[in-house]
Amino acid sequence: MAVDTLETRELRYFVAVAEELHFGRAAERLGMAQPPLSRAIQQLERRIGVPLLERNRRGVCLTGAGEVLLHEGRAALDATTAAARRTRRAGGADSPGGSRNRLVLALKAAWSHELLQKLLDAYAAEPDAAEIEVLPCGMCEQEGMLRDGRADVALMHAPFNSLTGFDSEELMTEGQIAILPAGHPSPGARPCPWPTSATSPIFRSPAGPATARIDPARAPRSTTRHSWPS
Amino acid sequence: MAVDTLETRELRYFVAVAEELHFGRAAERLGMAQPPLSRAIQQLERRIGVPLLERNRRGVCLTGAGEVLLHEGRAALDATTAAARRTRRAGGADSPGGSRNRLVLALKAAWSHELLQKLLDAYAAEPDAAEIEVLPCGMCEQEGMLRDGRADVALMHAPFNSLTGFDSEELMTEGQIAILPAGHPSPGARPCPWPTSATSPIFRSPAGPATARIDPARAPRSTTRHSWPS
DNA sequence: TAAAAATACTCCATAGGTATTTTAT
DNA sequence: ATAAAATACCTATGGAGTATTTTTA
Repeated sequence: MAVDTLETRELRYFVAVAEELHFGRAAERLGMAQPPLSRAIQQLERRIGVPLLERNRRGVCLTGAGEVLLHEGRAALDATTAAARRTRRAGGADSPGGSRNRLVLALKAAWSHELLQKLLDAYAAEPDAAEIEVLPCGMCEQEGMLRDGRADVALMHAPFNSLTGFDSEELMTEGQIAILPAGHPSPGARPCPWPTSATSPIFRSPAGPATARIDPARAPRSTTRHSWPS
Repeated sequence: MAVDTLETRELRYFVAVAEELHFGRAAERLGMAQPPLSRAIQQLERRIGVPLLERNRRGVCLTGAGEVLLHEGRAALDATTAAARRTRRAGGADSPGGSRNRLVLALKAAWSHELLQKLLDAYAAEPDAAEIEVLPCGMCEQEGMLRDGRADVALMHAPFNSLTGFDSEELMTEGQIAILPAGHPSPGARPCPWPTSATSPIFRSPAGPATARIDPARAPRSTTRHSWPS
């Protein structure tokens, strides 16, 4: 096999070992025996031509190249499972009515209900609107869900979430609220310069623009025509 | 195998068929016989549970799900080969002196030499600068090179190139030059409003900000410490 | 010496090849 | 009638299991 080709299986194996830093535990996690895993990693190292792991007394640690493969391999695995999931969705698999064009919107549970309703209504009015499935999730799960294809779109808060690798559109800019202890030196109800003092305990409630992120690989599909379910 | 897992081999096969729209030619391109390719695609369709191709009299055409898999599959294949290439580079494979941290800069041949020199000098002065290999290429090849790992960084012109999926940094904003036919009604040497007229033939020479694109998956590595080769 | 990875060997699942049949125009 | 894909059948590569040995802290 060519030196710049990796099988999904090899990536899965390597990522497991790189995360566990232990062949035995990684094999257990993968539901296989340790020897074939050791062999697979050796073959991988031989084929791509660089050492990925340093074997020590207790366990294993990553080389520089190993760290690169851990990062890039995770991204590649995500892209691969995203391909499978989005293909199944586009084919209407695991969908109630077998509906063909369905977009999954990853939404953190606390999202404003009125705002969501307005957004969905506005979107539904578009001529080529797809069916939207709202998938509630924790606010730190959205990025992973977009990357591995569990979701297609998300409503997020910049600059708290990393937008790297996504198409995004700014929907709105929310005001910031400062919650101060009673008796704080700042003037009570009036707008105040930000921050008032570096030593004051300050909470920032949802701030920054709310942002819709659309997976770039998915984006072209939105040009196809679909109708909102009646 | 799980329904949301794809093997690299399956993706390669499907993309070949989807591009050729002909099993025989796809098989030839893949260096294999037609029957095993037909079988592999059938197995793929059965496992993910949706039809990808419609078989006609002369050749084949894609279903909606097939189009999704073509797009997403290409991205996944690119990510996979990028993982292999960047890992090899990080390990010092196919490198003259076996140098460990080398970044490949995809550069279109016509890039200004002085500007490049300044950029490289400035970068080399940074404490954790990597070795830069300049890889000349056509201006339409840069995106693909970043996506499949042949390159790590590129100098591009926004808004002509799509930045989707990359980290980018704006380096500079270049002025625009209008080249007009002699005797054009516009005032000769003075700045003029843009555009002067919708009917005038106008060429825009390199315009918009010059932009450095860094592959997000690669970006974390730049925090490791390296020295410029003396 | 004890825990972990590597080696030796065996087996079988499956990827791939050849020959042939079916299908649709 | 013909071009293209599907089917039938066979082979063999290599992925995975068990038992064992080597390594090193």
